Amino acid sequence: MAEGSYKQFCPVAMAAEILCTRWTVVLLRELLAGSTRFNDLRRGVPRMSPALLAKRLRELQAAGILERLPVPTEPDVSEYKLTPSGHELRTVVEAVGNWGQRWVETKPTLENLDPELLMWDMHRNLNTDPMPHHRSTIQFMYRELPQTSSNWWLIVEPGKNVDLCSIEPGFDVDLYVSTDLRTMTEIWMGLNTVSRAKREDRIILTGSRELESAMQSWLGLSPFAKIEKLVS
Amino acid sequence: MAEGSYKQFCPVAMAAEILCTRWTVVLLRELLAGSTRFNDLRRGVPRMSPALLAKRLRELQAAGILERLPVPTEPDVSEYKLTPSGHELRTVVEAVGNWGQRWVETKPTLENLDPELLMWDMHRNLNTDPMPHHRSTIQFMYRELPQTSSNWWLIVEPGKNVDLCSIEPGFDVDLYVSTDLRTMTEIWMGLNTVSRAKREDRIILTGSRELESAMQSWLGLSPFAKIEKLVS
DNA sequence: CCGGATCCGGTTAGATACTG
DNA sequence: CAGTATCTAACCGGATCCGG
Repeated sequence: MAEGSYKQFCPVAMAAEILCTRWTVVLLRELLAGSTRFNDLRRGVPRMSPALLAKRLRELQAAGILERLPVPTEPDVSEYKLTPSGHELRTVVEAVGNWGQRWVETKPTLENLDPELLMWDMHRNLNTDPMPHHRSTIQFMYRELPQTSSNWWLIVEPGKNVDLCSIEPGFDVDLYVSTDLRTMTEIWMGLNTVSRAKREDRIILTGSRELESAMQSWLGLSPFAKIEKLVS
Repeated sequence: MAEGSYKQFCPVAMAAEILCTRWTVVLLRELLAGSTRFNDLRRGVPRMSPALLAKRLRELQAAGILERLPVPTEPDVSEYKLTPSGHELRTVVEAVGNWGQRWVETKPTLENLDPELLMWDMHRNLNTDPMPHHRSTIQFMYRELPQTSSNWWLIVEPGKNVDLCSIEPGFDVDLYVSTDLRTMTEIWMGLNTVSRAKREDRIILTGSRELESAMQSWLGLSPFAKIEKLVS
């Protein structure tokens, strides 16, 4: 830890030595969102190399921010869990995200579209309360994308975790969502709404009327969607 | 900006691209504390190379966080001033500092003692209200340090900025503070108090009784001194 | 499949010196 | 005062490979 030190006793500097290295805050966001296993974390930070991910996880353990716990029932599997100190970093990550939503321009943001990341976030934040009390399957179709990444399925069973598939799950589809990745990302980020996108024919919903009319409410948005944007 | 991108539309990632590079948060702390000129900023981040400082200042301008304004009355002098977007980063820097004060161990922190940084912070946060209504000169003596950095003077004139000198200013000294750098830093950080250090003979005050008895109140502490520490 | 380790080329940062 | 220039060391990205 003597390496890379700012050599300042100020708490901002001491914390920044740990937190403000490449990928660390993005990784913490993924841990705070609930991912615990190495390959789940990789899905949340897909452009981070596994070597650097492993290094950061070791550093965060050394800093007392997370613990590595072997899973007794599954050999060779470990879970990375935040300590109390790590959970308190939520205030830091939220402050960073709130500022980003308010002040980072949308144009560069929307140059970083990624269907897997979007679907991964959506499946985690989906709100099952306003949905039917039986299993629902929703198919998303991003028709401008190559076949390998254009079709996604969310399988929602009340009381269970939402499942995300990128290959046909075999169930009947209750609602088809046909749109483009940019529009869906804008809605997720709170920069657009389902109803406005429908009016402008940027999104087409086919199937269950019940699921269609409630989409804006069961679609969990980004945790920062409610923050007012102050720049273009 | 395409370089070094995390390629994530998430506001946390977009903001982290700008904020979570080396020295940036520490530099923002210094800007938020009020420094505006290149060499004042250097005093607040003394271990940062001027080349990197200049580069970061350019990046922060490009991100809309600060503006460079030439001073009309003084040629060849510019001031770096935070924009509204930059001022809102106070929440981020405070969140980082609060977490650091609570969760970073004191031992590594107190290995980064620096008399110039401490005096620079103290002179900026000093509270003149409980001081006499005439000019006061206070001499700090860190006797374990080499001569070049052991003696410091604060010159306080009501209604004016506090001056910091590292060479004898020529005024009569109203209060002598004889201590060691670690003790003074602990007091500044809220880990110790003037009265406890006096009882333990780690600080000796000589001169004006009025200045001596009010020291804990005119001595402005670190903005994070009030945050409860949760680790050793 | 899960959880990494290894290697190599490119980028970034630190140290010091220097300039208008 | 306000920065550049230059050289070296550390860090990072991307690909591949490995052991259970």
